[in-house]
Amino acid sequence: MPANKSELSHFLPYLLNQAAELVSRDFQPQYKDRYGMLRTEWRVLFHLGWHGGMTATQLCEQASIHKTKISRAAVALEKKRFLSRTTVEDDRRFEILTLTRSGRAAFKNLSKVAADYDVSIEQDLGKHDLAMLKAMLSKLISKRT
Amino acid sequence: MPANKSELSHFLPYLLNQAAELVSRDFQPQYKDRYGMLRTEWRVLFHLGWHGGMTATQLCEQASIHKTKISRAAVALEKKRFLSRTTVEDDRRFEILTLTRSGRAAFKNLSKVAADYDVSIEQDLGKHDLAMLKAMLSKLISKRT
DNA sequence: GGCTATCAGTTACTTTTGTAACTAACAATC
DNA sequence: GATTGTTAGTTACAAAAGTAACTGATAGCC
Repeated sequence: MPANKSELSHFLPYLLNQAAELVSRDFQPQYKDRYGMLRTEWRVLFHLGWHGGMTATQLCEQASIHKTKISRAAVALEKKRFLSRTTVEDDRRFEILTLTRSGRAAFKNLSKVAADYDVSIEQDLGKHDLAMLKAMLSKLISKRT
Repeated sequence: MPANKSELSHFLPYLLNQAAELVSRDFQPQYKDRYGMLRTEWRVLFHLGWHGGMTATQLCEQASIHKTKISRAAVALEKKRFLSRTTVEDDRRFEILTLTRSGRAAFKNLSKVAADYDVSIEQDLGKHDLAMLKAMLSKLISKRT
């Protein structure tokens, strides 16, 4: 057993993993029960909701999601009529993925739910600490992407 | 598209997911290439390394890992001779999982690697912000576990 | 003691993910 | 304008994770 048993001695990959798993499990029912979505589908929906239409490759890079996962999530979201594809005429290899009207509605709806979830976390951490945590995570993501 | 496009507007489950995936991908080679471990195996090894021997159920609760994942990770770590089981004689349903000598060696080794990884993150975030991030994650985990 | 309920842990089966090979479209070189 | 190389995205196959049913052990109750 290590000398310093404090939680603070834990390493980042370990802490991040555990926190993400914990929060994911809490949050999962929100998109799963309401829309039958998987985790990747929800992430794709959110990314497109925030940043607007883009190709699968752009999504892949920006959101750090593997391209096969995106490919499958796109098919699933298309089936749910949340997403549509437009082939770029100049280079027909590219397809722009865009949220449909109902996709945007689902995004809006889930954003509200996510905001509520954040509020529940705020109850545990306090406003300041949650803001801090989010800022640090954003910084980490932007540095490592 | 939302009014506030700043990264800071993102929700916690989303940020946490992306950050965890990013860091996991970076860190994976360390345990995979050296010891042929999976993510869950590494997490179990670390948890036992820090907190000492315990039953699968305790591990399950403390580390937020599903019991079937723990069951399978225990088998794998046992095969690698990193872990041994002792049935509790008073109640033979319980098995204490303990790291072996070589399990502790692997833990020590990987701790060093994890610490180095944390240093590389420190380069991106700065000492203060990394410490802050870890503190917030620890707090979140302890509140929600 | 025998019956039922509960708990620890594993296993069978299904779903999801990861890897690597593939198709289709374009670009570049000759 | 054919050939080779590269890029976007999909698909086939293999590995991992989730779910639910199971085994074996204990506890409680009659």
